[in-house]
Parts: sequence; structure tokens; C-alpha cells
Amino acid sequence: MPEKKQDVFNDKMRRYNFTAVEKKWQTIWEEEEAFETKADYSMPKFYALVEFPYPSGQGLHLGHPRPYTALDIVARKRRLEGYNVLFPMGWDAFGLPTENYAIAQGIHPAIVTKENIAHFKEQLHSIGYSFNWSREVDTTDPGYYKWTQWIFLMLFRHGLAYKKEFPINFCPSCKVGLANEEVVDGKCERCGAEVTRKVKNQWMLRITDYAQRLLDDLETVDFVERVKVSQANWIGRSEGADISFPIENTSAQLNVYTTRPDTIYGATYMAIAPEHPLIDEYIADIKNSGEVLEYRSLSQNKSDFERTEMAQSKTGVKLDGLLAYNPISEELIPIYATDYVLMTYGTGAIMAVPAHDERDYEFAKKYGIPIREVISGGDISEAAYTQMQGSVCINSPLIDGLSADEGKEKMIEILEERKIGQRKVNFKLRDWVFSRQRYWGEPIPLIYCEDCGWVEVPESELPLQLPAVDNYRQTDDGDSPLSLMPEWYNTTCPKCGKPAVRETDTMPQWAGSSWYFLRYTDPRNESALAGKEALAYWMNVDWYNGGMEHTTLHLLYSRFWHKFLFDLGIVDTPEPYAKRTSHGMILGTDNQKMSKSRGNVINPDEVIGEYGADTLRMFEMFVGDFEKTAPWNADSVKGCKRFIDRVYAMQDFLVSGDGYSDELAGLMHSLIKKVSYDFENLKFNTAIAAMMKAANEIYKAGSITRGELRDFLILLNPVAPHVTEEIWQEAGYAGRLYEAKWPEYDESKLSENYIEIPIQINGKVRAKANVPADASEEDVALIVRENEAVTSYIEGKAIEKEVYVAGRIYSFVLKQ
RNA sequence: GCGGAUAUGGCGGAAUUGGCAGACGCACCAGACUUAGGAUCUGGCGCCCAAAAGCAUGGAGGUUCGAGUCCUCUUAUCCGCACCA
Repeated sequence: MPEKKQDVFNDKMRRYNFTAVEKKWQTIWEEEEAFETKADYSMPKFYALVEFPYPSGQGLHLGHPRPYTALDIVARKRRLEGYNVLFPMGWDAFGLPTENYAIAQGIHPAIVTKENIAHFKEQLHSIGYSFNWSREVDTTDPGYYKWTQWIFLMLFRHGLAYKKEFPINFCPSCKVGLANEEVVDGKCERCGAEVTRKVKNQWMLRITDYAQRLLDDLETVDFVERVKVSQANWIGRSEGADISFPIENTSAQLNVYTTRPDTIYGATYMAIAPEHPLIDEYIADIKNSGEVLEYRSLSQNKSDFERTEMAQSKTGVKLDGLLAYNPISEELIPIYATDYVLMTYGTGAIMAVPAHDERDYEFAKKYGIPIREVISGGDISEAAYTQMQGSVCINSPLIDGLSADEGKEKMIEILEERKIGQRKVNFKLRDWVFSRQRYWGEPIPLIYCEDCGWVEVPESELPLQLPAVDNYRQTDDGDSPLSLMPEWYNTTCPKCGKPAVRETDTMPQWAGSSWYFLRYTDPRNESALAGKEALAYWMNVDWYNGGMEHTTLHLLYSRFWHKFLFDLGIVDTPEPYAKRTSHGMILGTDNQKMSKSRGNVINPDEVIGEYGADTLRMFEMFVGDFEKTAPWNADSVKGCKRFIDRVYAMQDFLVSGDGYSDELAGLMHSLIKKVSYDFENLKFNTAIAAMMKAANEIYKAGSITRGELRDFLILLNPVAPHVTEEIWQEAGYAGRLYEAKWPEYDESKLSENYIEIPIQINGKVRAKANVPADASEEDVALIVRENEAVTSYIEGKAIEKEVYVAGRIYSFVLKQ
């Protein structure tokens, strides 16, 4: 050991060349297949999953490494704990940017994709992740999308895929259909033209059939609360009743859905969507039909954006000549067409209760419709009163005096008895629009035959490959480029053999990512999406981390597909993911989202070049609470680099001894406990802080035993795998660090013999006392009284109360 | 508008879930070692103050021996969804 500690750090300071060292270990790990899964299915397994990236042309940005490093830490820890770990990576490579690049440059998207993947892969390698590269998947690989298509066929065969007219966003200037994310403020992202709606015949998936199960099973999984809440809100279950209102002087009934049957006496008008078929049916009876039809076409031409823009002020038009009959209040009430009622939810018609619904209130005020209070508790001259809790039904002869909740139940019973309505559950969740009029996606494996209708492409012909095209652009009508290729789409009907045509739409980007976690379990299987045994062993995903932005799309879609495959008996579990966590975004140094246009993007390659991969990994974890957004701070990165250098230099005070020294034993045991706990609970920042603090203590102590350094290196290894592996080798420990065993701590050795407890007098800390850790309350009371500061405070004053919280605090309350 | 979060030093952030507010890091200050320092080591560092005391977790109240943490009200910011009957 050197005489003076600082001597070590002058010219003699031990340093290492992180670039060379990191490269060295990455090569060794690869050669030794250090992180590959074991074929031994008797081992306990752990499946860690991060969302596979879209390989964009820009390469990785600083946001990518945050979740990857987090689960890499967990995966590495699990391996050290003796688990067989599956930690795969792949590419969600179908998508718009690549396609747009292809359109602009005329280069086949497959070629661009290949280049981008190579770049991404190299970057990921340079960060030292322990991914199972032998299991890499690529959604654009025909060997992969064969099974995406196969799952679609199964959905079709089981009646979960159907075709329907559906409006899409269309840019009249670019003449292309746009995804929602390409529409910014109602304008085309590229050319800025106003986006309109265009009705297309689209494939839809019946995710709504699974709405109840998708909601119920949230109870069975360990997802962070905010994810569960968003999914539940998105599914949007509500309970109410369908009720029929006869139309006077006709045989028609107007069916409505309401969650508030208890307010039916307050229904003073009916409101229907402008598209509602009632208008067409009784157009002859509507005196102002011209006005009504004009209103309809006006609202139909509005884009979604305009419609929400207009939400400020409600508009509508009364159907002159038609009146509805309220079957409970036995009154005749007017009917309005208005676009605040949506054709796509419920029945497209509502009973409007202005007194107890804010929208109806606003509408009734504007059009001078009576507002009748039927639930007490509010002031309806001011605003609609919508509370149910603690409210009582009034002006409602059949349910007067009941609470709103009871009134609702009672009214549903009455409606069912009289056969004018029934209990009904509704969901906000819509079916999934599954076709895209694009090139760069999985072709939908269906054929249309004049005689047989839609017919499956035979399974033996899968994958149905994307053909080479001359032009990747949509037609002026917004159809897929495949629709310009008669040589591809003309075929024969697999059923009857007559001439028939292929579907030219492709699948959305969400398709490939809806089941990729299954493919990782057995990625090269050619006869099934994955082998039974592999699925049984590896599923469920034990821990899945991903962005909040995928909560209501990818996460819900993949749960849906998984449940469908479960129903078919292909997978054994009703849910794919046992646990889901979410990371916060990394912002630029200006506290803004990193983006090319803001010019605040930092490339991870720069950080690796200047400080090394271990430092990048550590800082990504140290920057703040994993679940919160955090701004990148280029200066703070240095702190992590310094710490790593200090750890490297610890070898200079290495002394013999496989165990812990008396001086550091308590520190080591509590460090093992802290780090083990924090790594499991997304508290990477405090785990690193604890290791930094421990390093400071070790420097103060001036020596470290071989046993202490060994365990310290193992704890730090998941965060900084290269440097720890290097020290392991240089210091002469046996074997590889990646094969070491995660240390255990001894609870009895955590605490010191003596502990310092603060003494409060009237709520303020005035003194501290050292007491034996195992002292009784009586003992502590005596020790505390010996303290001079305490005696000076309590002398001559009456003690009103004394509180001792064992090991924490001693508190006196004095009479003032 | 609805839903979800967040607010703590100059900065990023800690706080065993009601028990010493500011761990750890950055920046800064002083000293050491240096031909040199964008290296390293040692120490300091919430505000106010000579010190003692006092004041401090967006703001205002409250509960408690004790509140960043619990309750009520309020302000600001961020994210998601947009008339879901």
C-alpha cells in the first residue's frame, strides 16, 4: 500500500484505455457465447424483453440506451444468480420513413432496411449489451412475416377479420393516405395541405370481441399502475341500458344507449348523429329535409380535426315533423340531428337530459329546450349536475326518493319488464383498422373471387412475398402500389379455380410487433410460429419494459393477439407479459424533446468515443428516476467517468483476504442489500449512488481485501460490464466475471453496534446520542438524559410526553 | 373539458414510505501535488448570520410530539385522450 493515498493518483495513477478494453471484452463475450441461452429446460428461466426498435436512418439516439441498459442490468444480474436468461433483440422494420425514403430515392426499402439494421446493430454492440444475437428477428424477413400472415389467416378463419367502409386521412395534394402520425394540426406533415377524409374499404380486426377480457385480465398482471389505468380508460367500459323511443305516427323506434336510465324523466329531446339512418328512412316526413341533409354533408366533410375544433360550440338542426315518445314520462319530445353525437358509439342516438349532462345542457341552452331537474343536489340554473353519488331521484314518479344508483337499477328493471329496453354494456374501444394502402408492409394473404368471396391464400403458399415494384408510391386514388401490378394480383381462386384477384392492401406496422416476443423463443422454426416446448418453457415474458407511447396501441394489440392464440391452444398463457414497466424520455440539454429540427440531438457514439460505453451506460441510469423524463447533462457524465476510474484504481490498495475486513464488513453487507433491491425496483440511480458512496469509504479506509473487491466488482458488473471484467482479469480472479455468483448479504451484519439517534425537543432536533443498537427504551431514556444539551433544555420544565421510535428518534414534548 | 403525473439548493436528483431534508453526482470555493492541468487528492458548499438563533421541499390552511411525505383548497408545468351519452 502506498504511503500517502494521493501518491497513487499523481503521475502513477493507474489508467486504462477504455476504447481498447471495451472492444476486447465485446469480442471475448461474442467468441465465448457468454450470454447465449442454455438448452437446459430444467434451469429456472427468466425472459427479459425490451421493445425492438424501428431501424431508422438516423441510428440510435440517447433515448434508446435507457431502457436497454436497464433490462441489460436485470438480465446480467439474473445470469449471475443462476437463471437461464432470454434477452433478445430484433427489428420492427416495416414502416413509413423507410418507405418514404424509397419513394424519394427509388431504392428498395429492403436494401435501406438492411443498411439501417447493420448500423443499429453495430451501435448496440458498441454499448456492450448482452443480447441473444443468435435469436435476432426482423419483421420484414419473409421467414418471419410468413407467420404474421398465418396469424392473420387464423383471425380471418375465426371471423375476427372483416372488411368495412372506413374513412382515412387523405392528402389531396400529395394524393396519399396518411397515418394519424403524419397529420399535424389537421395538415399534411409533408406538404402542409389541409387533410380530408376519404372512405376506403378496409380490413378490420374485431379486438372489441376481446374488450372485456383485455380489461378483466389487467387484474392478473403486474403492470405499472399508469399503464393499467390508461388501458382501462382506452377500453372504456360503461354500464347502462339500451332504450327504445317510438317515433310518433310511424312504426319506427329510435334506439338509444344511456348510462343514466335514472334520468329518463329529464329527457326533453332526442339527439341523433347526422349520418343516422332514421333521416334517410323518414326523409319524406321531415319538413326541413333540405336543411337536415345540408347539415349532414357539412359535418361529413369535416375532418376529425375540424370536428374537434368545432367542439367549442355545439350545432344541430331539428327534424321538423318527427317527434319521439318518451315511454316513461309519456311525453312527445323533439329530435335533433347534431354532430356532437357520434355514429360510431352506442346506437348513434341519445336521449338528451340537459339537466344532468354538460353537453346536452349546452345544446339545450342554445336551442331553448326545456331543462328539467330529475336528480337533486345541484343547481341547474347554473350548470348541469352530473354527480351520481349522494344524489336522489326527484320529479320521477316511478323512482322518486331512490338514490341515483338505486334509481338506475330500478329503471333498468322497469324497462326490461315493459320490454322497452334492456341492460347494456358498451366499450369505447373500436375495432382495429388493419389495412394500409402502402407497399412496405406484409401483404394480406387473401384472394377475392367473384363466386366464393374472400378466400384464404393456402397455408402452403405462405409467405406471400412482397413483389418487386417499379414505383413505391400510392396511386392517385390512394391505393397500394400493388394495385398497379396485374401480373401480381391476378390469380386464380384457390377454392373454385376461376380467375380471381389478390388483396393489394398490406398490414399496418403494428402487425409484426404483435407477436414478436413469441418468435424469440424459437426464431428459426419453419413449421410453426414457435415450437410448443420452447413456448411452454420461455413464456410468459417475465419483464417487459417499453415506452408509455405504446400503452394503448402495441401493448393492447399484442395482448389481443396473444389471447386469440391462447384460445386456439397455440400458447399456454392468457397474458403475454407478467410485468410491464415504463421508462421516461431523455430530453436534450435544453430540456426539450430531442429532435433534428431543434438541433439538440446527441449521438451516443460521441459519448462512447469520449468517455466509453461503461460511462454511457452508467450515466443513462444515474441521470435520474428511471420512470421520469430527464434532461441530458453533458457535464454530469464526467462524474460517472471519474467513479469508474476510481474503481479501476482500487487495485492499488488491494490486500490479501478472501473475506471482509472488520472496517468494511458492515458497508459491504448493506451495499449488497441495497444494490440487489434497487436493481429489481427500477432504482438504478440510487444503486449507483450507493456504490459511489461505498467507493469513497473504501478510499478513506485506504485498503480493500480481495474478497471485498470481488463482490464490489460483481455488484457493479451489470452497469459497467467491460471495466469490471477487465479488473477481474488484471487482479487475477479465477474464470470470467460473467460466470461469477451474485453475492449474498447477512442481515445480522448490516448494523453497527452503536447507532446515533437524534433527540427532538418540541419538534426540533437539539442533540444526538450514541446508544447501543440493542438498547431497550428504558436504557435509551437514561442515556438521553445524560446529554448536556438535553439537560439544559429540559431543566426546570415539565415533560408532557416522551416518544421513542426504536432506532430512529427520541422526542420530548415540554410544557410551554 | 376529462384522465395521468410532476413541483425539493446554482443544476440533475436523494429521503428506509410519518422520524436528522438536501444522499450521490455536476458546478463552484479553498488547499495539496505539479513545468503544466479541462488530470488527481483533501476539505468546504441550502438561505441568513461573526456566532447563537432563525428561515427553508410551488402557494395558503389543517392533522400530529414530529409533515417533502397524510387531509383540504390553490397555482404552475408536462404527458395522454378529445363531445364515448
